[in-house]
Amino acid sequence: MSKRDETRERILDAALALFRERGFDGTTMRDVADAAGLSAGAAYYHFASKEALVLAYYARQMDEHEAAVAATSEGDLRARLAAVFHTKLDLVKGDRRLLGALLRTVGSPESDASVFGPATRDVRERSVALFERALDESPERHLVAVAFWALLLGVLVYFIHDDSPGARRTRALVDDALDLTVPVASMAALPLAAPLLRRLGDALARAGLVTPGSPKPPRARASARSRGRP
Amino acid sequence: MSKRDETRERILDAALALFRERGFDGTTMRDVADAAGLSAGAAYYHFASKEALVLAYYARQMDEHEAAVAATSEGDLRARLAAVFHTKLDLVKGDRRLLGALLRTVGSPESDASVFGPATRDVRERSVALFERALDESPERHLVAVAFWALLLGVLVYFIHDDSPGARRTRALVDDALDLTVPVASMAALPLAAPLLRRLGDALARAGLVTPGSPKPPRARASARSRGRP
DNA sequence: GTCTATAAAGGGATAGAC
DNA sequence: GTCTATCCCTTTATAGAC
Repeated sequence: MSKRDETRERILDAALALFRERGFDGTTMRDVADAAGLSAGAAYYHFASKEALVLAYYARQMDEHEAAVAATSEGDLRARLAAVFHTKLDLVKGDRRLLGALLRTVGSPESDASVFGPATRDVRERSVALFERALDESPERHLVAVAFWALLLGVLVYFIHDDSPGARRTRALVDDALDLTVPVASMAALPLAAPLLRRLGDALARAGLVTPGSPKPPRARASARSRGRP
Repeated sequence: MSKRDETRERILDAALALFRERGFDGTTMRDVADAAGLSAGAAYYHFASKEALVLAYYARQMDEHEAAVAATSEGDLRARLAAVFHTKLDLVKGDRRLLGALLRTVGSPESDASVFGPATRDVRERSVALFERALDESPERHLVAVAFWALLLGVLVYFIHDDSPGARRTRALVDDALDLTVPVASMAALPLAAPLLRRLGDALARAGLVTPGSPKPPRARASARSRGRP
């Protein structure tokens, strides 16, 4: 590992520890720099802004989420989807305020420190891919995966505001949501659903929310993609 | 109108004009105060924070949205729902960056300057009520209204990131979404849907996202309400 | 009680030296 | 790559005027 990466990690580790301890707003860049053993200016050399630290957290989370899901025993569709949701909640358990800081970046589309910005497209696609894998051979995999990914986003927003002990409410919400949606997702196989799905797919493709016209997307990420809407 | 309110309006008007012109971050409280003809400290006497100005914009928007919807000719269900969506988009047309600033507050649950916080519950309920009115005598009005309200939130997030001329994409998204959802909402009348709706209602009530067990809510707002989750 | 001006603290971000 | 010094901003504290 290069010295550059070592320093970056040291700063990020220090930052996340402090964010968890005192919250995002309660932590200054000077605090972070001190804890990492360098000056504020040096920290800014490695991270363009305080929010960039949160985006780095986001990317690191993705690595850990993939690992956690991979370590999961397979089970049926419902179990596989539940695993994606609950491993994510396990990972963010103590990070409500950190997630809140991440969510703020949604409101700054033009900044490159945005969760929905081009800089983090890869992370978003990896998240959708986790659901695609859980959906396995389901019809309209990609479409349904995007829907579940959107559901995960909603769940995380709920989680940020959830102060019940152990985020019990959020856990219950996930289970309820799966009870209601997994049967619907399974019905996507019925021939009756085909025209509706096609219309839904067309609409989402028009909106740029889904990569258009790929009924069975290949393993490789980011093939032909024309538009940059998140 | 008291002098207090006059000053508040003067500050808010100046702030919104500047936010629209230079963006939220590009505008300082000194700029706002100068434009309103007073000092920065004085502006803080009236608005606790810069974000409080955006929340005031939020509340004002709600007034205008109600008026705009009321001025709409009735039409069928689909037309009435479309009116709620499109009048909102008309209102926020030039305010993408302002909306972005508003969205940021979602990430700070503990602050009272949060769109999902207790301070703005009234505004949220009025927004849901607009949909309830459009749904008129539909079964499970409240439940379906909350769903459409959530859809509106999603549309607004999309709008913030939509740089197509005249937000054409967002308009198209709304129409597509209505084409797909209105028939589903109508099916709520079928007896077949009853058990599913009951389960959905229970789940949302458990999550505190819906006021539990009121099949035909009265005209008046905010009756018995036990839990404060947004 | 309502409002305003002034001053200063404290933090994010940058410039330029080393 | 890292540091120091510095700018500009939000926000708070204070002191008083209408």
